[in-house]
Amino acid sequence: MDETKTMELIPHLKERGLRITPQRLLILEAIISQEGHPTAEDIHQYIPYTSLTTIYNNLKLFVKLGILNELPYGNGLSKYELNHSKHYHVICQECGKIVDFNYPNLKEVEHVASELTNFHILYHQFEVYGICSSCQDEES
Amino acid sequence: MDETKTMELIPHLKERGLRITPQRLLILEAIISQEGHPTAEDIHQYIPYTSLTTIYNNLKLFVKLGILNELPYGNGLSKYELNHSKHYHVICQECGKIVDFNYPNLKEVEHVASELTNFHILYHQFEVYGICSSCQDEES
DNA sequence: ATACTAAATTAAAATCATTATAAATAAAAC
DNA sequence: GTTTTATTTATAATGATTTTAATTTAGTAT
Repeated sequence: MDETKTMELIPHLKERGLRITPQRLLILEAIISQEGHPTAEDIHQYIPYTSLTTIYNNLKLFVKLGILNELPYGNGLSKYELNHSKHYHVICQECGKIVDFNYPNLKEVEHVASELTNFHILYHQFEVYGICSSCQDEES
Repeated sequence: MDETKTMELIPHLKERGLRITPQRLLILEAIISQEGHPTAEDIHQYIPYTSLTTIYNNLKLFVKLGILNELPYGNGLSKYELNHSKHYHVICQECGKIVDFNYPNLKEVEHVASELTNFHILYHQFEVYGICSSCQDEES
């Protein structure tokens, strides 16, 4: 099942003349099977025989290709997710956990921003910050 | 004029038993007079006789006190702004410049997020990414 | 199948923003 | 003015990420 998803991504790589290496497949599988928003280090723990350098190189590459999104929020380290359908994020202030939630697209705000600032708008991000339920429980 | 704003912030410090040091006043003045979203390094260029360590210490402190907001977007370094009235940000993909714009508060989304994720919500951020007008001009 | 070549991987060192440490200084209270 | 304790500072440490340069390998051509 996870392998299916990984295989779907291969054409994206081939289209751009990139080589299909075991490491690239492992990195994609790692992100898919963790189902969350892993850091480079998380991925490395999952596939320890692939060097951290390679993981960083390919994460950067996949972001540039549009396969992944980079989420630079939180404690000065990035998390990564598949660039699937639009959604937003809730981030826990305590533990840094990121949870997805759906909400109608806020592209109206993009139009206003464009008019007010003369930027050529590409996309937006929306993050809600709070305390997740497990961290709420831990408060005495 | 800038000094007036700085002076308004002094009671915030005194209330919490913090000392009014020349360095703290300089840091606040630097942020106010740059009128933008300076990095720690920007501030240090502006007041080079205050050590970078002190600047980092106080930025962190001011964020904890609620006087400043930290904006961790962009190329792995933080920018800072006065925590004034609510607004949103447009960020240039090319040069990293941040520009403010106003839009009605999106707190409706917070309610939805809370219901869907069981987080205790504290606040939200919204950023629009694009290309600023100067960077648009530079494209041939 | 085999050899070739450019692309990819890797270990090691470098970089950059930020934080910790510990000694020197100075703000505020007496 | 003296004292106390917070603050500043230089220095070193940290941790995530990037660079470098040598080795390996995917994909193509033979």
